[in-house]
Amino acid sequence: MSNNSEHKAADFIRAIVAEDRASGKHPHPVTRFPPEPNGYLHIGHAKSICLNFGIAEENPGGVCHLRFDDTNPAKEEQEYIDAIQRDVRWLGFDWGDKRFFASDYFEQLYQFAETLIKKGKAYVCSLSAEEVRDYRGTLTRPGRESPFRNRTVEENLDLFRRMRAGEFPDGTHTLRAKIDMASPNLNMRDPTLYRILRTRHHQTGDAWSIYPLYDFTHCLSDALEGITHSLCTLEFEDHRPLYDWVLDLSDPPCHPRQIEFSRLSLEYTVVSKRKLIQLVESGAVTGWDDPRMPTISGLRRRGYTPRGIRDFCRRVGITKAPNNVELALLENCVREDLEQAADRAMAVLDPLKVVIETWPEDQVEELTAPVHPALPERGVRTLPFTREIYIERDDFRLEAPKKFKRLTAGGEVRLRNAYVIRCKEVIRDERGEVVELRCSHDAMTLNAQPEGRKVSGVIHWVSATRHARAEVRLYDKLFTRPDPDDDPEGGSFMNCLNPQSLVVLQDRPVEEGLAAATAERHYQFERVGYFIADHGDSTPGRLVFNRTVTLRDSWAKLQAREQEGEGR
RNA sequence: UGGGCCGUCGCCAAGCGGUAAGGCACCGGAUUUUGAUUCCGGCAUCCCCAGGUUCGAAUCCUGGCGGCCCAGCCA
Repeated sequence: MSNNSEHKAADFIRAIVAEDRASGKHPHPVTRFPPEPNGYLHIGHAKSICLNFGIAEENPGGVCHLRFDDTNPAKEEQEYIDAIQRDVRWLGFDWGDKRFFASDYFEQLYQFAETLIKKGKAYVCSLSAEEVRDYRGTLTRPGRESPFRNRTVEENLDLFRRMRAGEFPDGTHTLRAKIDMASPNLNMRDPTLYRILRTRHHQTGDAWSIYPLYDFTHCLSDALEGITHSLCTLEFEDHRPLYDWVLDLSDPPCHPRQIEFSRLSLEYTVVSKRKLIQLVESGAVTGWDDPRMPTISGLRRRGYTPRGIRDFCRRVGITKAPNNVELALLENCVREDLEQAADRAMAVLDPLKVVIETWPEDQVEELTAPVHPALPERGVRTLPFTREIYIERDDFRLEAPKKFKRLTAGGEVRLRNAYVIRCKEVIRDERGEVVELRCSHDAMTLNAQPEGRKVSGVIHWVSATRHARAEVRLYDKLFTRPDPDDDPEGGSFMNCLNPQSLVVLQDRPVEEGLAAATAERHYQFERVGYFIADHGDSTPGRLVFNRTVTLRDSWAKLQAREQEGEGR
């Protein structure tokens, strides 16, 4: 927190919280993050987590509860509860002992419901689901009142108690609020409060055969927990009148204020649990934590960092305007964090063999290179330099295009952290493919500029005889369109899956020291990108690196531009 | 078409009647044993449009236009 008390709140919600603190209305804000355990958390949840936990952290005495909104046992699972907790912690937030379940309140909720019935504000409706839909009316036409709307309090109480006792099959009755079937807000047309669902609940077991719905549960749970600011996304704006209606009639301990903000939408990804489930279940990805998934655990496995994600959430802001964010912003946030955080290493993804004829056959020189060139305190690593090495195929050209400053036939280039070499001979196979380069080295160029000439190109390399091998997984966007839902043929987002979203490279030579890479360690493969040792599959004996994001590449950009120019 | 919400640079976003912050992207240019990083510079006479109020409007009023959300016994 800034020490400047004059500083402005970062967004309109923080401004409200600050006002409420200043006025003494709420000296200590209490927020909550209320996921339903029916899927994994995604980047959109991260925005909400950062908001809710952020407000608690920024305000003295503030707290943020983790509350599982577990009112639909049919879709919820313990696995999701575990994953959600893991992800929130990993992001760097702590709910202390403030972990709750809406199901903790089932008994109290039930009592509130009976109170509503006694006040004549709720009734048991015996219409079928289809009939309810029919009676609800449409956007432009008012609904009709249920024929069961005027049951007596006694009858309602009796029926509701018998619903609880499990006397009726699923779907035969519901408890509905008695509000206004003609309301222009469909949520106010006698919304359902309870349904019969004789399903085992992951927390309460077989204790209940009726379960409350969101609109009844959420506001009361907030109130029971003493939440001061109940923050949610814009689609719940229409539910606010109902949120307030329930609380006004229930005489709860307090009346939290619901405030809505726009949900995040990110280019080239989908952020909806329904769609993420579809990706998982269809096998389009390997699971919820597939590195291509926008889930927290997917991002984690991809190599994104908690800091990077939190920074992203901060930069994206909190407003009510559509929050359509470019992927470049997220990528910038990881790069910015990893630039500092990641150790440097060299790896050759598409090897071309180079024989340094001026280097003795069996000589090995242990060169040293910084772990991080800008941070000498991070120490050094050693690189065995040998007669045969690999360089990146793309770093050599028979004929140099304009502004090319890597290796060419007859040309010179600097090997990163080593010597300047000159290409003396190009060996090609019968198809004309370059298979090997014969070079000489300049022994005077270790940590020194060459005499009388300038060599500006620098390329990375790995010893051909002293290296480790690794599987390298190159990840890219999961979808080919910025908005996967915007299919020109009106089809599903599943139609624009990117076939190149994962390219697996087997058995690539990487710097020897990488053999010690432990799971989840971040590296920058110099000149290539940021990578992480996969926490599921990488072991010291079998290295697997996931590409988090490439380095910025102005050379590729230049080339693309020139190609486009030629195409015209 | 009923209701709710939104509309400031390519994207996000400050701004709250006194004459358009910032970030990302983009475009230069410097430094560089990562074409990375870093640095320096450029990038909205204009705020969806049209009227009006005012000495003065992105900010107030009126009327349009455009976008998003809502008809689960999901959350």
